[in-house]
Amino acid sequence: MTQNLDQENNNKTIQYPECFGFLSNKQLEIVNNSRLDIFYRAGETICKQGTFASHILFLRKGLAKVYIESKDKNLILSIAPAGQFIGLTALFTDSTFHYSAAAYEDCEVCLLDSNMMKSFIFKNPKLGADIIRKLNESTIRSYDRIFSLSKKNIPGRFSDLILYLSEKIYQSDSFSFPFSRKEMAELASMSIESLSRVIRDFNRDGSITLKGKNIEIHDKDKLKKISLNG
Amino acid sequence: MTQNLDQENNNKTIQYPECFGFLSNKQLEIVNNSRLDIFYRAGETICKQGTFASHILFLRKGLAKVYIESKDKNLILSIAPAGQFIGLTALFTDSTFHYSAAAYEDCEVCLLDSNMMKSFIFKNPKLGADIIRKLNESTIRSYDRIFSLSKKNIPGRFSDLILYLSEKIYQSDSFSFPFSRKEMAELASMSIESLSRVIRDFNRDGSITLKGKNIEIHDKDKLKKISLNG
DNA sequence: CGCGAGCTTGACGTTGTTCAACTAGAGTGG
DNA sequence: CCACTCTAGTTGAACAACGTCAAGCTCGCG
Repeated sequence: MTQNLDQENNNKTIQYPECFGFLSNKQLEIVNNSRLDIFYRAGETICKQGTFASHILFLRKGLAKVYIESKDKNLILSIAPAGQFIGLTALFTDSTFHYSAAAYEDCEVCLLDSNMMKSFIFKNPKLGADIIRKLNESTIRSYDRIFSLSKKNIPGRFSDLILYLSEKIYQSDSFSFPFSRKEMAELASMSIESLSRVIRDFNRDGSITLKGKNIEIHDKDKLKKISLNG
Repeated sequence: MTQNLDQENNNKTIQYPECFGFLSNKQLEIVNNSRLDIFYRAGETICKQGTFASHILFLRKGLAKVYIESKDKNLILSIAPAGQFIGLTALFTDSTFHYSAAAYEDCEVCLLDSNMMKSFIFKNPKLGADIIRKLNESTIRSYDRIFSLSKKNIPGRFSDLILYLSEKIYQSDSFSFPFSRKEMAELASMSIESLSRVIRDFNRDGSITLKGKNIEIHDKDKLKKISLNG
């Protein structure tokens, strides 16, 4: 049961966003008194695109997907591990969620009142600066994604996905993931069948061993090379 | 000379970012004393991906492209009209430019010291909030782009580009643009030949008239419909 | 043992790129 | 003013990449 082991590795609970270290004791008290902790089972919807974002979400535990819904097609924007905010794009814009989020695994989510967050940013520029940093980092990742999508073909996109999971989400060369082939395919923007074929090819040439929902990366340099030249 | 007329429309010079309205008189004085105004001719590079971002750029006049360079392939991230910041992603991250920018038309750029900007954000939370707003809006546009790239085929991507230019850049249904077919193709992430064909088709069915570097949109609803269903 | 969902595989069709030929227009020199 | 050239743009045909369809497989579960 590697899967359970790995999931336990990710099962640590994160009390607060690290940037709340910039808050005063009094502000932390406000957070403690007003915050709502909600538990979501795997598969449940955490927030819904287009609805009013009365709260910003902080993922204390679990793994979620952030995705855009449109008519028939869904686009998975990113995978949110514990410790990440969800819904920051609602801040100082139109106060709605610009994406939906759903739990991959059981999740513990801390709801932080949007107006409270705004007022903290006004009173506490360090917090604002840190949020700017977060937004910028996510923007930079978006740019990578745009590049990947528009310039790389299937092996390159698949490599990008594997490297992203390995480096950003699981911090390991060997991990188990909770998503189906369908969701993996969406993550790499390809059909389920193409995903299946690229997995087969990569298995064959020995750069990875991916069976079921477990993966071991054997030749990361090769993946990086494939990622580079498309 | 429609081209000249349209370019004159866009030729207004913007003194300061509107968010500098949040600065105190003293801070504005600091800006005035330290700022550098640089003039770039069409085609010149304004900032170079990977270099140290000692300054954040504010485009006071002209039109620029923001793009990512990689080995052989370039990706145009966005078109920056007068009034836009360039290089905000360097703030509170690794202080380097994450993209290059080049002038499409002659440009007037105001160089704002990064450390000054940071200190203003610390002292002036409203400025920080406004920058968060800007970053969020650009993030939302990135998401649209990712969706467009991963879910839409050529007519849809072309429609998206035309609508983007019409609504976000030129605010008109009839405008002239300074970029070549090659750059248009990059903007819509397709080959030059595919672009040529989709232009021919759209011209034929009457939804637009695009000749040379001038375009008139006749049936915006049709473009929106094509954009929607890919 | 049989069922069904998720996954895999091959055959085929569609979409879009590449290659190559061609055209139009702008600049150049005689 | 006319050939010449050069570049940007267009067009058609071949080809590659990828998605779709349909069939078969696997494995957990009743």
